[in-house]
Amino acid sequence: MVLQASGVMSIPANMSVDNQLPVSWTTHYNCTDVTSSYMSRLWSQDLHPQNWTKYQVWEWLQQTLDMHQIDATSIPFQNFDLDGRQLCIMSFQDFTRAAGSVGSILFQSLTDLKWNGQYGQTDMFTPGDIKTEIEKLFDIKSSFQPNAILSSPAPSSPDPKRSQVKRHNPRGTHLWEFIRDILLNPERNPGLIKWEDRSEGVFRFLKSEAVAQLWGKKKNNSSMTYEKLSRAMRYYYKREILERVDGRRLVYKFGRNARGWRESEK
DNA sequence: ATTACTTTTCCTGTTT
DNA sequence: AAAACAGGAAAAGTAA
Repeated sequence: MVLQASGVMSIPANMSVDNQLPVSWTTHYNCTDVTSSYMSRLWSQDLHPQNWTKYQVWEWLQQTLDMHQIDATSIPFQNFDLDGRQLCIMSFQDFTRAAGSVGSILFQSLTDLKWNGQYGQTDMFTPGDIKTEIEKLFDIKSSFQPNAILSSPAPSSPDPKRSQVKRHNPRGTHLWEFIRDILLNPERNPGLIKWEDRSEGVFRFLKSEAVAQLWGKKKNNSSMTYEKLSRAMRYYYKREILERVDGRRLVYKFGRNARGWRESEK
């Protein structure tokens, strides 16, 4: 199942051992004419975005966001789990789909790099524009199919007006949420966990090992046990997701930082 | 090949 | 004695 290090796109050996690669796009400040021409020759070959590894794409992302003072958490990085070849066949629209309004900045950055080997030639993002772009971040809608980019480089837009999902955390299966959701679905809870005090958020494991198995199933880990699950539960005390209930075995209580378990806020 | 954060694994000791 | 509880440590995952 491990696809790591598959030679889908082979990288020249001299590239992987070259220690100056990571800062290639920052070296332009102190290039002399001689090195400049040398660099441009290098650029057209080894350093062209087309030949970036996934890690180099990752670095470019960090650099570019940082350069524009954009919070890295604003965009879904998983949409850029790509190597240079894949990155370079993305259209402007693909960037927009993958990173919302930040996509245009990234697209511009990449375009500059592809044509000039550095930034600044066609700087359409003045400070004023940057501010505008950052402001736009607040109403970014982010719901994409992670595979969409890979499978269709420049598809006709299936949804021109993007989505309306605003929560940046659509996932959310932490252990305590998993436990909570079992409690909240009595019909699908075959006596695994039971409310001890519904309004106080106190509950008790009835079949501790069965719950552990179910948790393991969700995490694709068949060796999960209550012993290990409970260790994770104990870590929640410090974070006040759970409160301690001592003296009563298999009994826990939701804390101030646990959300969505009350009848009212459900 | 990064960081922050959460969970898993293992372990030693204590309590019920 | 058996099952839980307690946490320390560190490895392993995971998302951004």
